[in-house]
Amino acid sequence: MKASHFACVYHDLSAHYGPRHWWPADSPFEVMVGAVLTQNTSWTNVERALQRLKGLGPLEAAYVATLPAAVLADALRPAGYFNVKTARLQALCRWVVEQGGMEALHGMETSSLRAALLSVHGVGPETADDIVLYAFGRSVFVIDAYTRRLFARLGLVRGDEDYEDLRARFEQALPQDPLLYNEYHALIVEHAKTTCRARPLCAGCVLRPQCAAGLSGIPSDSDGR
DNA sequence: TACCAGGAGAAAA
DNA sequence: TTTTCTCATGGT
Repeated sequence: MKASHFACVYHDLSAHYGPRHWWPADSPFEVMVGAVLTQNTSWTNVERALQRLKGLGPLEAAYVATLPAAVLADALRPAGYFNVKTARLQALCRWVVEQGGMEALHGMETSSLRAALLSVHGVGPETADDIVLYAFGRSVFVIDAYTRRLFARLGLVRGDEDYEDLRARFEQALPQDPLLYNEYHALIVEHAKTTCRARPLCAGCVLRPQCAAGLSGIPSDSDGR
């Protein structure tokens, strides 16, 4: 796979949707909470849970860590899997407190931060990378179901690759730029959410012959299901 | 009514 | 080591 494929898809998505300014959160800690709550869940349900959680008190790790499980679970109910997510969010909050708070985490080197996050109960590769990229602004590319689906339909990946393998392929093909990774992933998510199909690939794109053969642009997220 | 959605951990094979 | 199961709400 050529690096130009990745750049081309990015430019086309960017030209079509414009800047996304992601992730929707008021603080790095809110990004962390959202990353856990959005596991296998649509964002609209996560927003409801976040509002209920904010209604309980300050959205800070030290505070959320003190909430009784039953209270936390009730707040998280709209996001689904509320018992599972209660345990995961509690584990994450306690870990943040143990590390010395968000300021201490900001001082950690990227690979150490990522490895530490992965050691927290309920934080897998995608959740860790959401946090590392969107809460801490580090250049780590997030591989989610949307990314696999879109790039598999473009024929650029199989889609069933190991998470770390796929992440390495994106990071090797793109400049190490957290703002680019932020925008790119946000654009992929936006593309997945929209029903618009008018997405011609840019002039000179190496994918154009493939597009002419049937793709006629970046495939809709709902294509092929 | 049935199916699906931005995952992760535990249990089973 | 790999595969399967479980967790749960809300939208279509």
